[in-house]
Amino acid sequence: MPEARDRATKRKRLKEQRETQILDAAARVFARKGYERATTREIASEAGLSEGTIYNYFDSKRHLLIAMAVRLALDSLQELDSLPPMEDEQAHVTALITNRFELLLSNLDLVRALMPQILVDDDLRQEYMTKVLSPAISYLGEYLKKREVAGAFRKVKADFVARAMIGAVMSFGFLWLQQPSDLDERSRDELVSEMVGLFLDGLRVRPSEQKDRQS
Amino acid sequence: MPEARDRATKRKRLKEQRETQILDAAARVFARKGYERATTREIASEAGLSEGTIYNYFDSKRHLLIAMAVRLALDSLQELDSLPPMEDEQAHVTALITNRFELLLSNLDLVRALMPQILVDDDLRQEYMTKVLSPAISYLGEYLKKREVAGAFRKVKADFVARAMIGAVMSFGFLWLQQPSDLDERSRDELVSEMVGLFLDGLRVRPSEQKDRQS
Amino acid sequence: MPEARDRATKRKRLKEQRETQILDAAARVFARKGYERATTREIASEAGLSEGTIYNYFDSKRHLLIAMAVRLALDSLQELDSLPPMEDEQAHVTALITNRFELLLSNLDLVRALMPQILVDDDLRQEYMTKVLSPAISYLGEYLKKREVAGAFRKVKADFVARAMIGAVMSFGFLWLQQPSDLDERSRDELVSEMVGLFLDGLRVRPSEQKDRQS
Amino acid sequence: MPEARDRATKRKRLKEQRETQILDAAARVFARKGYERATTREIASEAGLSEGTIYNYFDSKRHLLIAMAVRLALDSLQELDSLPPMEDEQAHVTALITNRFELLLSNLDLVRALMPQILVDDDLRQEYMTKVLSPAISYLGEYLKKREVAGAFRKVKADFVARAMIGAVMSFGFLWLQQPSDLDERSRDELVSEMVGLFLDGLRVRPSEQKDRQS
DNA sequence: CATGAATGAGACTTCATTCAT
DNA sequence: GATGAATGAAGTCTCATTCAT
Repeated sequence: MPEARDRATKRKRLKEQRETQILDAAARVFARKGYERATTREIASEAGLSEGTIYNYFDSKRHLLIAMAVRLALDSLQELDSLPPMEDEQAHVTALITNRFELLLSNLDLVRALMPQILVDDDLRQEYMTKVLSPAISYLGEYLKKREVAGAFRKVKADFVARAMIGAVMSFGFLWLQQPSDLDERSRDELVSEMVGLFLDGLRVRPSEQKDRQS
Repeated sequence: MPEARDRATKRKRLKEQRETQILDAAARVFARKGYERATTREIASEAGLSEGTIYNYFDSKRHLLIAMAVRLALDSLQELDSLPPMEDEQAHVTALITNRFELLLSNLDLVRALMPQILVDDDLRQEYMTKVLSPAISYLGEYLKKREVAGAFRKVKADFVARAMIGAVMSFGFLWLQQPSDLDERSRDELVSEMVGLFLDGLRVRPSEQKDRQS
Repeated sequence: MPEARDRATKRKRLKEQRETQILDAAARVFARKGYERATTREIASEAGLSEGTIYNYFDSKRHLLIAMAVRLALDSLQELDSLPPMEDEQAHVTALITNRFELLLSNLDLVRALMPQILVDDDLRQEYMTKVLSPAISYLGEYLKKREVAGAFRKVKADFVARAMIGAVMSFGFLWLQQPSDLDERSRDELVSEMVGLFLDGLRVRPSEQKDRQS
Repeated sequence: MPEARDRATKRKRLKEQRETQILDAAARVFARKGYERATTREIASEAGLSEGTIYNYFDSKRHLLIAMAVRLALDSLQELDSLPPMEDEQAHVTALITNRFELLLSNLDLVRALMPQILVDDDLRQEYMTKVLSPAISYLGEYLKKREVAGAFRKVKADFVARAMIGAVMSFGFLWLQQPSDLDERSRDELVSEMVGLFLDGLRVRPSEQKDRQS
């Protein structure tokens, strides 16, 4: 019965398409209005569907948000494996930060929709912490420890420092949330390299460099 | 008529007391439920007053939030002048970070009440940006530039780096928001010194230190 | 064209079968949830069909209920003719009551589905009154009058008494509606004979019997 | 502080008055439309209040119904003690039936509102059974047993017969539900006496009477 | 000044019904 | 004939705000 299978496949595809359509619309409206002040009516109209249809695909307004958290979690875990070798700290950290910035920028609507509610909704925060934030912190913490053992990095409290680094990166997201990315390619690179410099070498002028200057 | 003045003073004091009473209650309820899901009824009951009374002191529920932003702004500007001399970078940055942490921890309810709504409410965010965040970034940026000129710090994009540092510090606030301060005095000091180390010296082992190690 | 007729017959049978299938499912769901809280979706799933299909056989959800009333009406009129001779009042009334109890018990789902809505839906009640209740009352009223004329029964307001008797019988249905028939064969017989005794002889001890007792 | 007490009393009275006002309106609307098809909007308008106000006094639409059940339960228990002596069976049973008829007629809206939903709502039915129906059946059953022991009534299954009698009486309520009480005082008396006759003496002509007739 | 009863707009969600496939 | 996705009207309930007492 290839026909039957065809129909089933088609139906499934249609379903996924609708879900995406609704989720995209919801992300935009949530991003504009915030979760609470967004109305299902506006989401429906943004999606070009009727309100009832939304409820054929999602159980409740809140489930729209949860689905977004899942989406973001999936996106956040990709590509962490195809990074430059960790022996080259400069390249590795640069890639890491770039990758996080890209995650942020390419999911800006999603993040803007999610973030405020994460601060308020316990379950949602749980989801975000375990699926998005904790993995990132873990990865970075492990990396710090390995490079320390290899003698490349100083001895630090890896979890504190990892959190601080991620917080620093994400705080730019906080800024972008409000001024939609007036950041061109070039200045983003500058930003990344500045951050890498900060994290790897700190602010203080090194004694050797000091000598160079003084001479 | 000293009597009249007394009465006026008394009245004013009473008014301020009521406002504080209401604002404290509101901060707690907003912190628990989030702005949208908090009800004026619950705030009134938390304050031990009736709903009507709230409206004798504040124009609307939203004005409660705005008043909180003002409160936080006032707090945030205090004591930035009584810092250790900037020539001692270690001490100065340590004091800076400690000061921000303390601001965060002593206003946790306020921050928790405010933060989600700042991401969503444009006016409120404006207020927060100009009164709280920008001053901090400006101060830090200026400091970085001065120390660079003095030859103590490397040449960096001061505004980028300032933002990153503040983001790093505040990201711990984000954590504390959900696990009310299980952070004892001692580990907070550790945290601060770890951050200072990160910002001043970076992660990379310095050549001189490397030699020490190798020997 | 016998073929054509065959096909037509077959089609008709299929149609009736589908209608029964749907009506049975609807009766069960209505019995469980009540008419208003039953959904066409649940009825469809209970019938193993899709929602759309229901509307190929019935005009609306409400028509399902009407069809049930018709079914009940048809059932209720059967067998009233094959009763024992009315000269034997004991046997006749026993048969009458037994017959009503059986109607009730064998249509319990139907009755449970119908009854609440009959109290609320005017058209439906009309249907029920004219097709089910009134015939029963009429029959019983006629019977009472005939036996009165024959000198077997006292002179009573036949319509009042008929209603009361039917109400008494049906009130047990009301009980069974909620405790699905924990009534075994034996106690049902007892119940019937108790009712017959009540209606024929009343509660009061007869003077003759009194004498028997006293002696 | 008599003033304060006054105000509290006044407020309480106002509250009770509002509750009655709302409950009366709800009873009428439920009686007209049935519970499910009645809307809170219509109830509010019938009560001359806004929808919101209803929810200041009752938690939900369903709680309106529950409050009605409570009202009916309270009414139903009154006056059962001030009946004629049970030695005079004729008078006692007459008073009993009259009392039930009056309960029915004076709460017709309430009953009409409640009855359909009782068949459908499990909790509500529980309430009705324990608070209204069971006490009545118990009382009547006890009475039958006592009179049997006293030699006035035949030996019957008291619970069966009690239920049947109550069912018979209530079935008239069922009729009245739809044709609002076209029953004048006089025919109600007739009805009662007919019922009393049926229950006490049954239908069958008594041998002694038969003789009278024949003679 | 404080109170809290009343308001009414508006939100989320359900579900009978239709119709293209 | 069967399907089930889409519809959209309608309903219950919440809550910030007002105002008479």
